[in-house]
Amino acid sequence: MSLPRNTKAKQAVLDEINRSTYALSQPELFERVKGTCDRVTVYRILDRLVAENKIHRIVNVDGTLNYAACIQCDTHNMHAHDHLHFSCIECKKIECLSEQSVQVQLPSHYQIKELFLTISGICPTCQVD
Amino acid sequence: MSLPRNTKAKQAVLDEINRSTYALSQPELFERVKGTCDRVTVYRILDRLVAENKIHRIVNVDGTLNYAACIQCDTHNMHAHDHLHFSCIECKKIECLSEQSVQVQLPSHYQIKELFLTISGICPTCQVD
DNA sequence: TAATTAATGCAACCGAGTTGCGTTTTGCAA
DNA sequence: TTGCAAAACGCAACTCGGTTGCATTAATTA
Repeated sequence: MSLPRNTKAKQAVLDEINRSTYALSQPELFERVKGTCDRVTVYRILDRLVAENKIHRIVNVDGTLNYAACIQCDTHNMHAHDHLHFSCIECKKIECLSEQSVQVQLPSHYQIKELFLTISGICPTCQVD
Repeated sequence: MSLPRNTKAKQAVLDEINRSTYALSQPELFERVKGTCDRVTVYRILDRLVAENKIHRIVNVDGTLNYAACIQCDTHNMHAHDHLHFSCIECKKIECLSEQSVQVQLPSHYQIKELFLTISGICPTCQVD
């Protein structure tokens, strides 16, 4: 069992994710921590942070991976991933709608591991009226 | 306005999608229609079929794009995409759970365009007992 | 059957993510 | 405080899904 270490690069990435109000992709994150480390390192840091349950990974509707802070995870002592995500087709930002939990019931013999619930549309900020 | 044409390659791709019980990726489809056309053509055919509402595109939980037949779309005269998808972590297959529709209500000022609802886990076929 | 243009093949390209390996750095323990 | 094992890193090269440009082929329809 390998115990995780803290590095400035890892902290920088985590800070950016926690600071952001929406989920960030690896390219966006690399841009924001540029100079701190190599792009490959960002990938490896993200994998580790996900494994350590410090952040969670969201698949956007276009297939790109994004990373967001775990808001409820600390309090619940586990990952709470039964909430909706909203993906704006204008600004491309994806955010967690933590309040909205969804009830699903599957036919028998389906064993649920994780939920991926994303709604695409236009977010309040991008609404033109 | 360009009117679509029917080609053997297009028909071959559509046949494979309709024949399958689960959603297929471009690489899988290209493998199945191998010899019929180039791999780039498969991409273009898939784009066209989606645009013509003959198939629909599903983002898998790993970010890969998959294509499935539109089961309810003909009868409803439009795309019915408010149903769940199930993605098996064992066999990697993704299927539509057409019966299960989901009710979601967002905070105001969010304009919904499309729903992406996928559950990952183990499908009945892959259950070991 | 000829003309229009949608569809194709091919080659080159792009971008996200991965791998291998030698080097640096962290954290614990002597 | 220093030494050491291994976690973390940098760099280069690679993989793979998907895209683009352009010249050629083939489906429609008149």
